Amino acid sequence: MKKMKPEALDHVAYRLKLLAEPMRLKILYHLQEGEKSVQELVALTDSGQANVSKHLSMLASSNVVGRKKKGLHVYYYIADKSIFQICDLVCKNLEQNARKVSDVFQ
Amino acid sequence: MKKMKPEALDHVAYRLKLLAEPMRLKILYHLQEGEKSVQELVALTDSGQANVSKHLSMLASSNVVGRKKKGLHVYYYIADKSIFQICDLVCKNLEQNARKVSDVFQ
DNA sequence: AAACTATATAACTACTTGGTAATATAGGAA
DNA sequence: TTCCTATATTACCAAGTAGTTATATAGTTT
Repeated sequence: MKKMKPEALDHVAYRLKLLAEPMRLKILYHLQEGEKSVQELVALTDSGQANVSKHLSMLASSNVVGRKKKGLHVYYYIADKSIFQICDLVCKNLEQNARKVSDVFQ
Repeated sequence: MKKMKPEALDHVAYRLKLLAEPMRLKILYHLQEGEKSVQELVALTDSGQANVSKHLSMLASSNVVGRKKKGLHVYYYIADKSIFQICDLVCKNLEQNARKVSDVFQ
């Protein structure tokens, strides 16, 4: 980040914003175990079909996921696996911070 | 992420949302070179004082930055350096993706 | 004390966005 | 063909939020 051009910050912010949404994270979480159709994701996330479709469209527009049409169904899959590195890193750091706090109380 | 509890996703999303804001990223970017007072950040980010204060409050609430009062001035500093790992990772991945696209055109 | 400066906060506006309902589109089945 | 199913899209609403203005608070200076 030190030698990063300030203009790049907007791109980083946009990518982060894409991931900074519980429902989208949930979708990506489920796509981790393999490609899934929209209706499968609707069932897994317990959300509405239109909502899931919209989130998938956003993720697809940024090439985070890809689409594959098979008959009536459309299957989505992870196209950019780097998002999991990001999530894991955030998760690891949050855990470390929380551990520091809990250690204060032994 | 594979063996992550789904409940953790909300926490991850919240942390990402905190970083997914151009102005906050800009503030963090400038804090990288050392602690800065609010007015210094106002000048560096070319934003209003109230706005900078609000963003700093948000970042401080999540212990991403810390506060240090010296007389009239309040100095903020990076309290959780892991945020730079996250930004660097996102940046690196975005760059790789862009390079793949540009390589298509030689 | 009064005047000044730095920061925080509250109230407000404008914009964005997640969710939903309704509709459109497209493909398969009868 | 008509009917049904899966997905995408549109329109809308409600909630959230970034930015600004005005005000409050706290510390400094005179």
